[in-house]
Amino acid sequence: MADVARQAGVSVATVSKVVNGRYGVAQSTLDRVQQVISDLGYEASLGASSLRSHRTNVIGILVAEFEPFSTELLKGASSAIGATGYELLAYSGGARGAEVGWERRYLSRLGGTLIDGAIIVTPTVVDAANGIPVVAIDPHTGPSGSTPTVDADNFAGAVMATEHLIALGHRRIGHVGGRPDLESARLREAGYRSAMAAAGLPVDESLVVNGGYRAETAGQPARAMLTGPDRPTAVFAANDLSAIRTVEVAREVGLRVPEDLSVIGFDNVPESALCDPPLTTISQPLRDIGAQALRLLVDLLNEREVPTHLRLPTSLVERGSTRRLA
Amino acid sequence: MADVARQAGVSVATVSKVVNGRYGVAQSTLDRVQQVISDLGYEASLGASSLRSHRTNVIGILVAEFEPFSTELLKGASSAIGATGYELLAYSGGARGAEVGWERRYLSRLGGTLIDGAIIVTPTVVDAANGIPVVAIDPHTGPSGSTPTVDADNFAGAVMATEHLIALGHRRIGHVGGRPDLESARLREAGYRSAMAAAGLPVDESLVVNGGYRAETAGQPARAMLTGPDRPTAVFAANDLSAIRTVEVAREVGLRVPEDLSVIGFDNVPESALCDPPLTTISQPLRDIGAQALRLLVDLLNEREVPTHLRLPTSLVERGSTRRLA
DNA sequence: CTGAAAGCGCTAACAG
DNA sequence: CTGTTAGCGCTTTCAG
Repeated sequence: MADVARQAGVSVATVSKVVNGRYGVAQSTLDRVQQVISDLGYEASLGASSLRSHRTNVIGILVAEFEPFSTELLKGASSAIGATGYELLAYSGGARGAEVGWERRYLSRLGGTLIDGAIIVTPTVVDAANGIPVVAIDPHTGPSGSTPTVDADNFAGAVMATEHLIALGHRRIGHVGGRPDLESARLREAGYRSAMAAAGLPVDESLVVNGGYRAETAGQPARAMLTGPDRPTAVFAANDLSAIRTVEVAREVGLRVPEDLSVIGFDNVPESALCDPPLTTISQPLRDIGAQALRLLVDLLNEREVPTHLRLPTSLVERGSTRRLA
Repeated sequence: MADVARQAGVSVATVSKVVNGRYGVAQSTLDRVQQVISDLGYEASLGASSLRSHRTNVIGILVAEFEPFSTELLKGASSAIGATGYELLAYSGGARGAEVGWERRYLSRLGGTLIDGAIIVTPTVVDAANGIPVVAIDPHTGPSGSTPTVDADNFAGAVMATEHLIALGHRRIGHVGGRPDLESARLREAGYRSAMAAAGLPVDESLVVNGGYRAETAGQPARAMLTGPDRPTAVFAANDLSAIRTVEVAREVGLRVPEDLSVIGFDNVPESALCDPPLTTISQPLRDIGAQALRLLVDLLNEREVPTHLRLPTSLVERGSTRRLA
């Protein structure tokens, strides 16, 4: 900025006014400074300007990791940013995202200055006590407190998944659950149990295992379930990643999918359509969720009233991993 | 930080030393300060610290927009960040990403302070004259100058796509091109022409149109081609988005895909498998590209020697949108 | 209308 | 070992 000021023969203060479109600059000065700015390709440093002004027009999206789930949300938010005038800054702390409370750390790291507001994706805790407006997507504790929340209807989706398997004639239906400390996983298991009960089917507790939502953690429990004395004919996995892993395990133990075992997932991440066979799953409108969260946050930043909780519907996507019980 | 200092009974300078692990702090002081830090949940502001120290351990990924292409790269970079100790900051300027030279602006906005190095995705220009180390992915001008570049073999991929159609018996093969100002689009068209020539097939220039790489811009030219006097039996589209749009247009004008028209895309973004029919396409190893770019940048930051250009292979993915000419 | 000066939160000499 | 001081690049009073 000093360079610009020198070359335009003005002070940095004046350059700052031009850059920020403040009133009180003569037209001739304005033109001259703007010319120099474009000649030099000058752009204000986000770090420095935010430090002083506490307004950046940047919205942060804080994620533990860039994986299929969070990047779908990102696409949705990006498409909704349109003419809002905000820019998007997605942040992931690499290996540190594994630690509990990462969202609070990222928030204080970026929040004081760099970003005006934040969307936090599947945070473990949501204590709104951070200076800036925050919207949570699918928080682990469920919607609570004063932080607006966007999520999908996990319970209804799980009911839908289980009913689909039941409608195909399955009776022995297993469940590869998610992380039990997460609200979404609890709701999905509850939906499974509710649908089973509604159909008058008993739940064999040896067929309900903890898959931890990840491919690495789902393999062992899935194997145990599928090699047990009385294996299920169908499995509802709590998310697509563990469903895909379950299909792999089934194959490893000599079961064909869907001939010998039907598998249904949850989320409908793009990867679920790419595997073999393509996965039947429950679709969460991830892009919509991202877009809605962004709109909510923008409203919040404009000090408009916003709903405290948005719950979007899920739907069944039938592909090749489920079939009627022979 | 002032709060921490006060509560621990030390100066902010000492707190800074503790936070940054500098030598010269008594163990007792260190313990006390660290206790207060974790009590208060303090985390240094990225903006402020970077302003002063010019070292942040943050790598920036600069994209025009978060869409399927760039988010795949993001997943790759995220998976490669592992134990490097760096964090990832992906930046997109919303609507401003459409302007030419966006990458230079983002770079000066973030580069001076916030990020130690940057990966720029499909930049329009690559003038390495920005303070920080930069790696380019698929730059519009092709690899050039001193900026290390990672891309896929666009020419070979286009040859492969065209040969696939030829092998299926097609003779009248159209090409929905990308943006002619982009190197990748030029190479893909060149590959198409080369494969046609090698097979002794003439190129009907009315069958080579400019689709601009986007769904919105590809529709009209695709329609013109398909409703012309002597329509092609197969189309090679320069990327998946325009291929998908071409399939839609075909359907609108009464052509069935693949029965009446074969369509092949390029990129293999996840969306290409999700459409109906699933798209046959040329796969770019997008995640690999992202991961390699990150490794290159880390090497650069560690002042190691790096190759100036990494070209990754493409491959054919056969799905449902192409078939043998009846 | 313009510029001098103060200060955002932090780090880096340096002095004690 | 610890605190004082200066200043990163910018914005913001406020006086000229």
